[in-house]
Amino acid sequence: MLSLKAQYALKAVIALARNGTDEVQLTADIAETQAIPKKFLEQILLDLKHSGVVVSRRGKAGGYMLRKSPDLITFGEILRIVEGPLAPLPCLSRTAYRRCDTCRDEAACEIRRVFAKVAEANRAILDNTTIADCLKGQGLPESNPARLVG
Amino acid sequence: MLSLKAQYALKAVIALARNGTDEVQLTADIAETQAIPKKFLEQILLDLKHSGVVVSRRGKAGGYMLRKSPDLITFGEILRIVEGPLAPLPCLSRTAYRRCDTCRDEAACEIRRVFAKVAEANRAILDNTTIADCLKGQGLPESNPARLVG
DNA sequence: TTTAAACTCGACAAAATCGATAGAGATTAA
DNA sequence: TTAATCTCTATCGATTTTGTCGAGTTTAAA
Repeated sequence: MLSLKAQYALKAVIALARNGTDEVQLTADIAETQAIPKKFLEQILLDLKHSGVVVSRRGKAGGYMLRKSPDLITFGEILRIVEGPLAPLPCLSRTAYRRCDTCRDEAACEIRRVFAKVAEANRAILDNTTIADCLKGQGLPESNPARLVG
Repeated sequence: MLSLKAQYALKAVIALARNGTDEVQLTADIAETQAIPKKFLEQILLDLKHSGVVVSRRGKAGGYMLRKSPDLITFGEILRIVEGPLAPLPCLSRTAYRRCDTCRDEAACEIRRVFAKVAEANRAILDNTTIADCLKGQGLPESNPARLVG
C-alpha cells in the first residue's frame, strides 16, 4: 500500500509541475491546496531538493520550483526518494540489492521467481510514467506501451 | 515490500503442496525446514485454515494439509489473506474498496490513474500464478500470458 | 538596518504495524 | 491416561509512519 508520504510527494510534484518552471510556489500554498500537513510537507520537499528534483529559494518571497522538466521526472524516481526501493523483495532491487535473509538459494526460490515479474511490471510502469504524462491524462507515453510486459 | 509474514505464508503453502494432499505435515516440520518461527507459523496456518486454504487434523498425529489442489491456489489469494488488499491504494481495491481520504475527485486523480495500471499489472500476475505454476518453475500458465498487460 | 517571511534541520512524540513469544485450552492417537 | 498437536487470545518490543516543535538561516523589502 502506497504510504501517505509518497502520495504527498507525488501531489506536491504535480502541483509544482502545474505551476510552471518560472516561478516559485510557497510550501504553505501547496500544503493548503493539496491538503498536506505543512511541516510534514517541508520535510518531503527537503528530501526532494536533496535528491535534485526541486530547487528552493530561501527567505522572503522564497518557495519551491521543479528543477527539471516534468517529462524528465518519473513516478519511480519520486517513490524511490521517499519510500526507498520499488522492489517487493530486497533481493530483487536494482538500486539497493540485498540478499534475502529467508532464502538460501536465490535461483531456486519460487517466491523470488514470481515476484521478479511483479517487480518488472511495476518498474515498466513507474519508471516510464513521467509527471508530464500523468498531467496529459496519460499513464504511459504512446511510444512504448510494449515495455509494460517487460 | 513484501512482509515476512507473507513470505512465510507462501513458503508454508509451497511446502504443503510439495508434501501432497494425502498426508498431514507437522507445523514443527514446516517451521524447521522453512526457517520460520514456530509460534508465528501457527498463527499464519490458522489464518489460512480459517480462509479455507488448508485443513488441519488436531491431536496426536495431527498437522496440516492443503484443502485444494495447488493449481487452484493463487499467490493473490494467499497474499490477501495475510496482508489484506493487493491494491496500492484503497480506492483501487476490488476486494476492499474504500474512498481515498486524500483526494476529492477519483476520476480526476492523476495518482490513481497511474496506480490503476500498477494494480492491474499486479493482479494479472498474482491472481493468475498458482502454487502449482511456481512449483513447475513457471510464473504464469502458458495458456494466457496476454493477461499480463491487462 | 531592521523586519518579516520563508526555507532548513534536528529532535521529539503519538499511533500503528510488524515480528515474535507466552501460555492456557481443546482434541486426538496410542 | 498421557503425550502430542492444533487453537486461540493476549501481550511485547522494535520499527515505521505520520506527524509536530522550535530554534536556526537566508532573503526581499520597508
